[in-house]
Amino acid sequence: MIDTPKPTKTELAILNVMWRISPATVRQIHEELCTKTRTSYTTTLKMLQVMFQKGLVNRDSAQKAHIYTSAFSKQETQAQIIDDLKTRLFGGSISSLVMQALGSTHKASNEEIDQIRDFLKNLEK
Amino acid sequence: MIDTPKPTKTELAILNVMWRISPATVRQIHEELCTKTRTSYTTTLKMLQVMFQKGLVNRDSAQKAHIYTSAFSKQETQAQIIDDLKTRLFGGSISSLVMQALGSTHKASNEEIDQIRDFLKNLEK
DNA sequence: ATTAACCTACGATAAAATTCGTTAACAAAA
DNA sequence: TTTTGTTAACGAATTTTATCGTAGGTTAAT
Repeated sequence: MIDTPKPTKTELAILNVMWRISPATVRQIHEELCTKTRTSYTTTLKMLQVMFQKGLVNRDSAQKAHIYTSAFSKQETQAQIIDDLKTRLFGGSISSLVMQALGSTHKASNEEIDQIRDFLKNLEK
Repeated sequence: MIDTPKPTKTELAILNVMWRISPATVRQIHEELCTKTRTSYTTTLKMLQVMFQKGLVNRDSAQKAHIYTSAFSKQETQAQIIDDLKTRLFGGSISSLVMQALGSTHKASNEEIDQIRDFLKNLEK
């Protein structure tokens, strides 16, 4: 929890794939990634190697084709990035962030609003 | 609204100063910035020049010491970045983002929760 | 055994972001 | 007038991020 490195834009794209299909090989991750962004296999490979260096992903190199897993869950990463955003852009106020997120620009549906209201109910207990 | 360039980490630090004290000269911005991060005057100047190029700030060069103002309000920028985060990390779901923000990690106070509940009330109308 | 398919590793390159020294212009003070 | 201080501009160097070609190795097919 202390020191979760913040993924870059491209790293995040890869993590989004991994949260769906990992553990996975580079090939598998790359196939999924290609459906969204055109990129070469070696780029994906290199990214994963760098991410491994950073501790963003784990890998099992027992087999020829290494198996990668994300080191942090989607939730952990979401929490970490929200927290960073909170301090850097919202003066440390989470309610300010939430209200901006609920503002007119983003158009939360009534359904979503109800969902949040329920969530608040549980939170106060 | 279409094409608001996303500020980088350092640019955001500068914008945070400007939202407080702009319109301001480079000197003034730099003084404020220095209280937080140690950096040289020419770095601040260069950053502002680059940001001007990108359209992130406006400037009035009528006087010797140019006067800079941020091109986008804090709210606009907050909205833009939240929106980006929503699509890139929360599958486009704003409620998912909000609930993560309200989660245990961030510890919204009861006061903040009430504030948000009021906000929701007004939103549904 | 030769070829083809697939893998990692490595390093070169490019692009973007950041830092800062040097220069030249100008104005105010000595 | 000479010096001192303040400024913008420019470009160089650095760091971070991203892309990809090439090389070398292993396995499977021909």
